[in-house]
Amino acid sequence: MAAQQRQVTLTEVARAAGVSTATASRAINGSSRRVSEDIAARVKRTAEELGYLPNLSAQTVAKGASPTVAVLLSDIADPYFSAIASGIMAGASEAALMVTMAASERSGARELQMLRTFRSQHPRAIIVAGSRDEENTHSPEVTAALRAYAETGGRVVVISQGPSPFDLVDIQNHDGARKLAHALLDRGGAHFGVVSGRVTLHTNADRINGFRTGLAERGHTLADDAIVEAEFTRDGGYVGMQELLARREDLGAPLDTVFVTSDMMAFGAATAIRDHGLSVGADISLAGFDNVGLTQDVTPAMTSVEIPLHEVGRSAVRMALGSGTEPAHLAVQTHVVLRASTPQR
Amino acid sequence: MAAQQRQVTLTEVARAAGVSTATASRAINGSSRRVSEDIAARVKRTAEELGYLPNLSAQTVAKGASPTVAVLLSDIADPYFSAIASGIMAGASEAALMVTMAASERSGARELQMLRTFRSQHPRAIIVAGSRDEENTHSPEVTAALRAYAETGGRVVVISQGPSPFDLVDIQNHDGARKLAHALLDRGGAHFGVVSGRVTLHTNADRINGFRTGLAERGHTLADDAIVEAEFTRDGGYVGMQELLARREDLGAPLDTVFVTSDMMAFGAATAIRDHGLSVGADISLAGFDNVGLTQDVTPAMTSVEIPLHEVGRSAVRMALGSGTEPAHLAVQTHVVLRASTPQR
DNA sequence: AAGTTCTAGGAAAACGCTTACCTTGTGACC
DNA sequence: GGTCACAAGGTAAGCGTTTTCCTAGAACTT
Repeated sequence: MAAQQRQVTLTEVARAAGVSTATASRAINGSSRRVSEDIAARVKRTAEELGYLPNLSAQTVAKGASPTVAVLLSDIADPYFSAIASGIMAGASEAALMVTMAASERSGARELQMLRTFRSQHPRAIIVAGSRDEENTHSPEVTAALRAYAETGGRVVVISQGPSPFDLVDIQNHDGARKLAHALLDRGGAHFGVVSGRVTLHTNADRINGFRTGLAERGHTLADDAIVEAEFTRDGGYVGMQELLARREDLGAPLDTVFVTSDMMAFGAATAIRDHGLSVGADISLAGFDNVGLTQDVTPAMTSVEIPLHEVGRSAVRMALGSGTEPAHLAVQTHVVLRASTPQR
Repeated sequence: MAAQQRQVTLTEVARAAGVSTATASRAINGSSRRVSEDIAARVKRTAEELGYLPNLSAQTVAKGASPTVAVLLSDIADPYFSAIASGIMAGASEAALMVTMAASERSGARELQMLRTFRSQHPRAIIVAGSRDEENTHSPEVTAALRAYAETGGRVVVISQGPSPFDLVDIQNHDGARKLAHALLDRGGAHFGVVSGRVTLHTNADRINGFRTGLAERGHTLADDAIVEAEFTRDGGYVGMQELLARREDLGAPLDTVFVTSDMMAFGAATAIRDHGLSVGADISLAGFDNVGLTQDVTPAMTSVEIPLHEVGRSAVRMALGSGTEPAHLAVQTHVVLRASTPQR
C-alpha cells in the first residue's frame, strides 16, 4: 500500500497561488467578501490542480455548524421509513446538505444514545421520523435532548408525532383512516375488525380513532373486542390476524372487513387469512395503511391509504431550513386508494 | 424562542473542575495517558453536571479522521439497498461509528459529486453499494476518486461489483443464478426466458451468465432473443415482461419459465403476466433474485435467490474496520428459495 | 543520599478552516 | 488637490479539540 499521503490544505493552495489563506478561503468558498476575478480564477485553478478538497470538519469548527441534516428513524429496512429517508436525501441534496442517519431499532435507550451523538455533530437540523414505539410522543429524556439541541440553535423537525413543541410534518392519519372507513362502507362492509400495532402509539391510536370516527359518522360502531393489538411488523400482522379470526369465531361474530394499521402488517395478515383457509377479498376485505409501493403487486392488490412519503421527507428538510421563528406545522394530506382486496360486496 | 445558548466546551469543563484542558480531554476521552482516579472522576462529574457534549468536528480536526462511515448507494427506497443500509447501520452502531449516507439516484455525475463530499468528511471508510448502473465496474472518475481517498488512508469497501482493487463484499450472483437454473430444471421447466436490467451491468450480466451456465450444465440453452433488457425497476420489469411475451408470441416460440434478475422487476413482471391474461405459476413460472422480504407475501409467493443483505451490510463495516494491509475479499453465498411461483410442471 | 526512572499534571502548539480587523491603493467628489 | 469612501488584499485571532513537550515530584535504584 502506498505511503499514506496527506490531504492538500487550503494553506498549501494559498501558498501555491501566492495569496493569503484568507483570500484563498474567500475565493474558493465565496463569503460575503468579494475577490477580484483574476485572483479568484487563479486560486480556483491552483486548487483544482492540487486536488484540494475542503476539510468539512475544519469548516464546521470554524463556522460553528455543519452542513448536515441528522435523521433518526426506527428501522431503515421498513419501506415506510426508507421512503421517507429517500425524500429526505433528495431534499438534502437539493440544499447541498449531507445526511447522517441512525436507526433506533425501536429502543428508547438507543434513540437517546443516537441523539447524543447527533448533537455532538452540530447538524443544521435533526429530523425524527416515527419512533413509533415511544408511548405518546417522546420519552421525557428524548424531548429534553431535543429541546437542549434546539436551544443551541438547532432545528428539530418531527415527522408524524401528532402535536409537538417542534417543527412538525403532520401526517393526517386520523383523517385518512376516517375516509377509509367511509370508502369501505360504500363497498358494502358491515362487520369490521382492526389489527393494530400497539395502541399506545400515537400513529396507531390516530388510525384506529379515525377509523372509528368514520364508522360512527355513518352510524356504525366498532366493538372493542374487534380490535387486536400486535407487533408493528409483518409477523405481528400475521399473529394479530390469527388472533382476530380466532376471537371472532369463538364469539360466533361475523367479520367481513379488516383494517390493518400498516401495510407491512397487512401483508402478514393476508397470509394469515389464507393460511386460515379463507380468501382475501372474497371472504375478508382487507385494507392497509401507508400505500407502500408493493401494495399494487400483491394479489389481490391491497387497498391502502396513501401517504406521500417521499414528499414528507423533502418537506421535512425544507422546513428544517426555513427561517421561521415559530415552530412550523405542515399537514400532509392522505388519501384512500381502493384496490381488489376490498371488492364491492 | 430562547436566546441562543452556547454549547458547553471542554475548556469550560476543565476550568470548572480546576484542571487543564489537557487533563480534561484525557479524563473524558481516555487517551494512552493515564489520569488519576480522583481527578478523572471529578472531571467526569463536572462534565455531566454542565451537560458537556464533545464537539465531534473539533475532535475530527484534531485527530485527522472522523468516527464515521460514509455510504453511497443508488436508491434507499429500493428494498435491496435499504436492507444493506440496515446492516451497515447495525454494524456501525456496534463499532460506535456514525453513518452518513447519500443516494446517487443512478446518476454518475451525482455519484462523483457525493464522493467528493464524502472525502471532505474524512470518514473512516467509504462503502459503495451497488451503483449498479455504472458500466462494468465504476467509471474511471469514480475509481480515481476512491483511489485518491484510499491513498490518504481511507478504506474503501465495495459491495457486489465483481473484481475490485478495493475491499470487496462479493455477492455470489453467478453461482446463485446457476443454482436457480438447476432448481427450475428440476421443477420441469423447459422453455426459458429472462428479463434483465441493463446487461452491461456486472450484477445483471453475472446473473444471466450464471443462469445460462446452469442451463448449459444440463444440456439446455438459452436463446439470445429470449433475453429482454429493461429498466432495473418495477416498471422496467413490467415493460420487459410485456416485450418478452410479445416476442415469444411473434415467433410462436413456447415459454414456460422466466427468470427476472431482480425481485423488484419480478413484481412488475408478475403484474404484466396477469395483465396479459396469463397466470403466474400455472402458465408461466416466475423467479426473481434478491429474496426481498415481500417475496413470500405476494401471490403466488415468489421463488427467488436469497442474499443475506443485512449480513452483507454488517460485513462491509467490519471489513472497513479490519486492519488488513491487503484488499480483503469476502464471498457471500446465495441460495435458492423455491416458492409457489415456480410449481412442479 | 545521590542519582535515575516513572508518573501525572500543565502549557502551548498543532489541526484546517473562517472572519474581524487592519492596511493600502484607488477613484469620486467638491 | 485634498479628503473620503470604498474595495480588495493580508494578519492574526479565533473555533474546540488532541497531543507533544515540559516539569516537578514520587518511587526506585545503588
